[in-house]
Amino acid sequence: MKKTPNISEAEWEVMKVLWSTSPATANDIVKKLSGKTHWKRETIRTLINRLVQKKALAFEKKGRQYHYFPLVTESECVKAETKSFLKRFGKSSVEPMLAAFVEEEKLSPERLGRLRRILKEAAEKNKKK
Amino acid sequence: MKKTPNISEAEWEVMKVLWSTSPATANDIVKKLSGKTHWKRETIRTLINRLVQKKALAFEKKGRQYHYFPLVTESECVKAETKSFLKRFGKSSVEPMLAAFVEEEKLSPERLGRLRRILKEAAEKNKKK
DNA sequence: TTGTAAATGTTACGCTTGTAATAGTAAGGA
DNA sequence: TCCTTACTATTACAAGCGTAACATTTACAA
Repeated sequence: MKKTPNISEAEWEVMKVLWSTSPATANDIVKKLSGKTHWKRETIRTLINRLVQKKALAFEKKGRQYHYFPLVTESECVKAETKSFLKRFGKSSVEPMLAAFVEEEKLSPERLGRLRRILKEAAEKNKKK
Repeated sequence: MKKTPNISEAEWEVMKVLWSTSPATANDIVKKLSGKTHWKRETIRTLINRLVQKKALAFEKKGRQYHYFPLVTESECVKAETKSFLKRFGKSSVEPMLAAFVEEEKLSPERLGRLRRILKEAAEKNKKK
C-alpha cells in the first residue's frame, strides 16, 4: 500500500492531462490546459515542478525537452482522496453526499445503473456474511 | 444560494462539535475535542476565532464567556464540499468513489437501503422527464 | 562561432493552515 | 480594593498553495 503524494487542486489539473496522455512535454501540457484555465505558462511549469518534487511525476530527457509521465495512477489517487474525504465528513454524511452527486451532475441512466449495481452487490455481500 | 465559507480540515472538527451541540463555550469545545485530537487549547481557540472571522460561527456574550453557535448548517457545507469534490475529480470518478465508499466504511444495511432508494428515485425521475 | 529562441531553473510574494505562545482584560474572592 | 484566575485577543511562524516574474542554459540557424 504505497502512499500517494498529496496533490493540490491546481496540480490535479496537470495530473489529469498526464493521465489522459503521457508522456507529454511541458508545452503539450500548457497547450492542453490553456483551453480550460487562464494560467500562464510559468504557473503551469511551477505546478509541474512541484509534482516532480512530490514524486507524482517523473520525466525523461529527450534532447532539450523533458517528457513527463505520471508515477501514480489516477485510481490510486482517487481512492486515497475518497478515503480522506470520508474520514473528514464521517459516514453520517454519505447520504447527503450521494444526494448531492445525483442532483449536481445529471447522471446518465447507464451510470445510475452502474451505481445501483454497486450498492446492490454490497447489500448482497452484506447479507451473506 | 448562499456561499458557505471555506472550512479547513482542522476547522471542520470544530464545526462538527458545534453541529452536534450548540451553543457551546470555547471550553466545551476544547473538552470535546481533547478526546479525539492532541490539540492544545490555544490551537482550538485559534480555529474557533478563524471560524468566527469566516462567519461560519457566531457567539453571544454571556457574562465572561462566549457561547458559540454555527451560522451554516452541516448539510449546506457537505453539499458545497461535495460539489467541489466532484468538480475536481470529474464525473468519471463517481463509480470508483462510490465503490471506495462502500468498501471503506462498512455501511449498515439500513444505510445501504437509503442510498439505494436515492438512486432509485433519481432513476425514476430521469425516466419520467 | 555566435546570437537567438525555446526550454528549464531560481526566486518571489501574499494567503491559508496547522500549531501555538504570550499578552491583555475582567470577574470574583480575600 | 486589589490580586489571582479564567477567558479572550494579539502575535508568531513555518509549510503549502496559487500565481507568477526573472534568470540561465542550450540546441540550432546564420
